[in-house]
Amino acid sequence: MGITKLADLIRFHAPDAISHKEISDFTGKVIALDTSIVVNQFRAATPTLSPLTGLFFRTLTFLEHDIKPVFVFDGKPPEEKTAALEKRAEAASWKCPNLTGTASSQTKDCLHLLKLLGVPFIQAPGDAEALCAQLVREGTADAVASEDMDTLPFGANILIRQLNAKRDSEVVEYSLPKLLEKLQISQEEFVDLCILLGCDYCDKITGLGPKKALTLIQKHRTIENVVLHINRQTHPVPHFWKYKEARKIFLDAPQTVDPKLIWTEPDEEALVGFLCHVKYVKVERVRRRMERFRQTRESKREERERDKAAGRSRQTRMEDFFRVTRKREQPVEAADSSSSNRKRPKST
DNA sequence: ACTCTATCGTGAGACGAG
DNA sequence: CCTCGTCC
DNA sequence: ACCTCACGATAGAG
Repeated sequence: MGITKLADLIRFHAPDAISHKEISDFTGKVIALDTSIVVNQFRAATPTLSPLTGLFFRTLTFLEHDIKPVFVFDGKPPEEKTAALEKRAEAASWKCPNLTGTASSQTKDCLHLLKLLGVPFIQAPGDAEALCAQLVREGTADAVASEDMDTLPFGANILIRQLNAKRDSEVVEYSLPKLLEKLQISQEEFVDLCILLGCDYCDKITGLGPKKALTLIQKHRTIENVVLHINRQTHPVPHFWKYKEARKIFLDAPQTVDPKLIWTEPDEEALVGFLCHVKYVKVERVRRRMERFRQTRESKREERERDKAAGRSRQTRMEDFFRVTRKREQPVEAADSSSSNRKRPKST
C-alpha cells in the first residue's frame, strides 16, 4: 500500500517539493502510468461501469491535451511482497491472490483497448511502479502519474497525482530532487526512510511514525545506525527483518528493453467493434466521444499552426494569460491552521 | 496534558440532459 | 454554470 | 473472478 504517511511527511516537512498544476501543463510530455492502479480505481469507483470505459474516456482526454501516455502493466510481484498481498487477500476474505503475474482477461481487454487507441504499453518484469520510475530515470518518460507514492523511493524525479479527466481538476506534482534537498538526505537515505515509514516489501519498526523516522534518519543516516540508537524495549526490531532486501528492490532498477514508444491515431471503427459489439457499450457514447476527440484535435492543430505563423514567443504569453484567468484562486495555504474557510478566500 | 502512532471505516468516475 | 441520473 | 489508496476519527502508547 505505497509508503505509509509519506504524503503527510512531504506536506508537512517539504511543502516546496509539491506544486499544483493543471492537466494542460503537461502538454507534450511523456507520462508513464501504472495500469493496474488506474484500472482498479475505476473498478472500485464505478462497480456498474466497466473499467474499460473509464480507461477509454480518460486516455482520450490525455491525448486531447497532447499528453503521450505509456501504460505499464504489473509483472510477477517480488517474493518479498507476497506477505503483504496475502494479508490483503485475507482482509478481503478472498482465497488465493494472483502471485503468478499471469494476465487476467481484464488485463487482456485493457491491452487490446490501448492497442486500438494507438497508445503504447509495456509489460514490467516486476512491479509496474518500479518500471515507471525507471522510464523517468532514463529519460524515456517525463513523469510518472500514479496515486501512490512508491515511485519516489524507486527514483522517479517527478510524480504526478490526481491526473484525471475532470474539468478544472487540480494536478499535484511532487519533485524528488526538491524533496531530497529540503530534507537534506540522499536517495539512499530516503529509501531507508521509506522502509521505516512502512512499505510493501518488509515489516517496519512498530512505534516509529513519520516524525520520529525522519528525525532518526536525518541524524543517523542509515537503518543500521538508527537501530543502534533507539530504545530496543519500546521499539523492538522485527524478527528476520528483510529491510536489506527491500532496500535492494528500491535501489536496483529493472533494466528496460529500450522500448520504442509509438503513438498512432486511434482506430475508431475497431474501437466501436470492440467496445460496442464485444463489450456492449452503447454505440452512441463511443461515437460521440470520438467525434469530440477529433474536433478537439482539429482545433488544437489549427491553434498550433496559427502560433507557428505568429512566432513562438507570443504563444507562451497567451497560454500564461489563459492559465491565469482560468485558474481558480489557489491561496497557498502553507501554514494556515484555521482552514475552515473553504469558499471564503479573504479579500487580500 | 501532549504528541505521536496504529487501526478501522469510508469514499473514490465520466458523461450528457436539463 | 449547476445537479442529477446513467453508464454495464 | 480477482488485483487500491488516502483520509478522518479515535483510541492507546510513551
